[in-house]
Amino acid sequence: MLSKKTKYGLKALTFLASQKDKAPIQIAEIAKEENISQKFLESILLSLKKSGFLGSKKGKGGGYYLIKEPQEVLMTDVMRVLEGPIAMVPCVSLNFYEKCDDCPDEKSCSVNKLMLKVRDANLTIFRNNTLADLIQ
Amino acid sequence: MLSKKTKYGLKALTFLASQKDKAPIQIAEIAKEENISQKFLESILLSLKKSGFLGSKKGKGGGYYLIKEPQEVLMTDVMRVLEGPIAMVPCVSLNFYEKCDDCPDEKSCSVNKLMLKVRDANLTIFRNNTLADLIQ
DNA sequence: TGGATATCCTATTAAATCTATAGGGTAATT
DNA sequence: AATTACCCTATAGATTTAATAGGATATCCA
Repeated sequence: MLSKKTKYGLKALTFLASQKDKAPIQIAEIAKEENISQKFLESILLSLKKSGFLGSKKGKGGGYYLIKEPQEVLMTDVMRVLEGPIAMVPCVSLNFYEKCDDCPDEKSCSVNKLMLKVRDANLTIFRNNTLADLIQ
Repeated sequence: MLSKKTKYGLKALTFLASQKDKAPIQIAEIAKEENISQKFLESILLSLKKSGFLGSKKGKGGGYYLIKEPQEVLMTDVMRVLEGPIAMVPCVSLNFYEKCDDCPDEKSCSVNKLMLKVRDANLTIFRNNTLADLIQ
C-alpha cells in the first residue's frame, strides 16, 4: 500500500507544479485544496524541502514553492524520499541493498528472482515519469 | 515492503514445486530448509490450502503438496492471496476497487494517474510469471 | 519596534498492522 | 490405542503509520 505520506506529498507537489507563477503557497491553502491534515502536511513539506525539492519562505506572504521545473523532477527521486526504497525486498535494492539473513544464496532464491523483475518494472515507470507528467 | 508472510509463502511454494514427486512434505521440513518459524509457516500454508493452491494430508507421512502444475500457478493469484491487492491504492485496483474519500475526481488525480501505470507494470510481471519461472 | 504571519522543530499519542507464539483440537495412519 | 501432523483460535510484542500538540524561529509590514 502507498502510505498517506507519499499520497499527500505527491498531491502537494502536483499542486505546486500546476501554479502559474512561482509565488510561495501556504501550507494551509494546499491542505485545504487537497483535503489533507494541515499539521501532517507540514511535516511532509518540510521533508521535501530538506531533500531539495521545495524552497520556502517564512512570514507574511510566505509558503512553499518548487525549486526545479516539473519536467526535471523524476519520480524515482520523489518516491525514494517519500515512500522509501523502490524495491520490495532489500536484497534487490539499488540504493538500500541489504542481504537477507535467512537466505543462503541470492542467485537461487525465488523471491529474489521475482522481486528483481518487479523492481525493474517499477524503476522503468518512475524513471520515465516526472512531476510534469502527473499534471492534468 | 514485501511482508514476511508473502516471502515465506513464495519460498514454501517454490520448495514444494521443486520436489521430484508429489509426496506430501511436512511443515517442519519446509520450515527447517527455508529458515522459517514453523508456527508462522503453519498459518501461511493453511491459507494457501484454503485458497486452492495446496492440498494436505494428515497423520504419519502427511504434509502439504501442490495441487496444480507449477507452470499453471500464476503469480497474480499467489500475490493477491499472500500480499493482498496488487494496486498500491484502492482507486486503481481491479479486484478491490474503492473510491478515495478525499479525492473529488479520479480523472484529474495525479496519484491515480501514476499508480495506474505502476499497477499495469506489476500486473504484466505477475501475469507473465508462474511458479515454474521461480525455480532454479 | 512590535505585532502578525507562517514556517520550523520536537515530542507524544492513537491506531493499525505485522510477526510470532501458545496451546490445544482433529483427523489419519500404523 | 498411540503416534503423527495438520487444524484452529487467541493473544502478545514489536513496528510502523498517521495525526496532534505546543511552542520556537524567522520574516514582513505598519
